[in-house]
Amino acid sequence: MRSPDELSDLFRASGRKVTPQRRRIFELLEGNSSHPTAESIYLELVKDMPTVSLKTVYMTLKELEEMGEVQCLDLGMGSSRFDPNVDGEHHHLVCVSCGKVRDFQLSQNWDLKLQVPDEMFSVSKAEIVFRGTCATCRVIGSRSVVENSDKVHIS
Amino acid sequence: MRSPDELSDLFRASGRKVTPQRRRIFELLEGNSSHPTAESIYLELVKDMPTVSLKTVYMTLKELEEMGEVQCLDLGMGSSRFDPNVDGEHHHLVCVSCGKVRDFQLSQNWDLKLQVPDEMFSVSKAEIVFRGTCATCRVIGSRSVVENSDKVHIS
DNA sequence: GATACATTTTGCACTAGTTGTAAATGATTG
DNA sequence: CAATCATTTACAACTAGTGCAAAATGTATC
Ligand SMILES: [Mn+2]
Ligand SMILES: [Mn+2]
Ligand SMILES: [Zn+2]
Ligand SMILES: [Zn+2]
Repeated sequence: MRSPDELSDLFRASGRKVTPQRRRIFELLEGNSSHPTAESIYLELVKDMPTVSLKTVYMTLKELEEMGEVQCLDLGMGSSRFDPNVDGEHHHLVCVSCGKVRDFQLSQNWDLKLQVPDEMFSVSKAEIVFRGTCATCRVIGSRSVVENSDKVHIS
Repeated sequence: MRSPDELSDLFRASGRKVTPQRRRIFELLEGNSSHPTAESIYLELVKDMPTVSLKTVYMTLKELEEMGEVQCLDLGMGSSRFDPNVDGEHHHLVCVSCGKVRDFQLSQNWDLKLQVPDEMFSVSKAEIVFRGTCATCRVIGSRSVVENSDKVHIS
C-alpha cells in the first residue's frame, strides 16, 4: 500500500475526497501487518473520532481494494481481514487457536499458477492458507488454555 | 466420505440415530463433487421432505465434519462449502465468475507443510485456493455476460 | 409389538458481519 | 465564499449461521 500522502493524492486525482476519516484509515493501515478486520480498524478510529461509523470503514476499505491498495482476505474466521501488503505475493499462516494471521513467503519460488493447465482454468491468483498453531499458542496451550484469546488486535 | 450404509452403521455405533433426514443427506453428499452449500443441500432435501429444516442440515453436516467424513471449506464466497472428498489431499479452483468450485490435484507432489519451519508454526493443514475463471465462463464471458450465474447448484 | 428414554427435529428468535437508504455534512474548485 | 457533489452518518435490512425448548421419533429392551 502507498503512503497516506500518496493515497491522498491518488484519491483527489480520481475525483474522490480526502476526509479526516479516510486519512486516519490510511494511517492505521500503513505498515500494519496484523491483517485487521474492519471492526478492529473501527475500534482504533473511534478513539480519535467518536462519531465515526463502521460503514465508513467498510466503504474506505472497499475503495482501497478496488484501487489495488489493499487486499481483502477471507480466511473463514467470521470476518474479512484486510491486508495492505500487496506488493509481493505472499501466503498466510492462520492460527486456529488465537486467530492471528501472519505473512509467509515460500522459500522456494514455486510458480503455483503454472500448475493449472490454462485451457482448464485461467488462474488470476493462487494463495496458500496454512492452518495450525502459532508458536505462542503452542506454549500457552501446553500450560493453560484459559488465557487464549480469539480477539483480533490491531498492532 | 463413506457410503450411506456405512455411515448409518457408524452413526448407530456411536449412539447417534439414523433419521430419514440424515439418511437422505448422506445420499445427497455421496459422490457429490459440487462442493455444495448447506442451503443447496437443503433445497434438494426439501423436495422429498417438505418440512425439513435448514437447521437439521447444518447439524448433520457438523456431525459429519467432526467425524472426518466431510470437510468444511471457507472459500470466501459468503457461505461454507461442504466436501465429501476427504481421502486424498487436494486443492480447489474457484471461479470468480460463476462461483463453481472444482477439485484440483497438484501434479508434482509438493509437500507444502514442510515449507513452514516447525518452530515458527505447527501446520495442520495447507490448502491452495486458485481463483480465476473456468473454461465455461471464459467462453460465455467473451460473448455475453448476462447469462453468468452466481447460483450454486447441487450435483 | 409395546415401552421407555435419549436423541433429534423443528420453528423461532437471535447473533455477527456486512450492505442499502436517504438526509445531513463537508471537501474541493473556481 | 459559495456551489457542487462526494461522503458520512444513523438506522434498517439482509445473509449465514446458531441457541433454545417443546414436540417428535429412533433404538434398545422386554
Ligand atoms: Mn498478508
Ligand atoms: Mn474438494
Ligand atoms: Zn496462536
Ligand atoms: Zn465459471
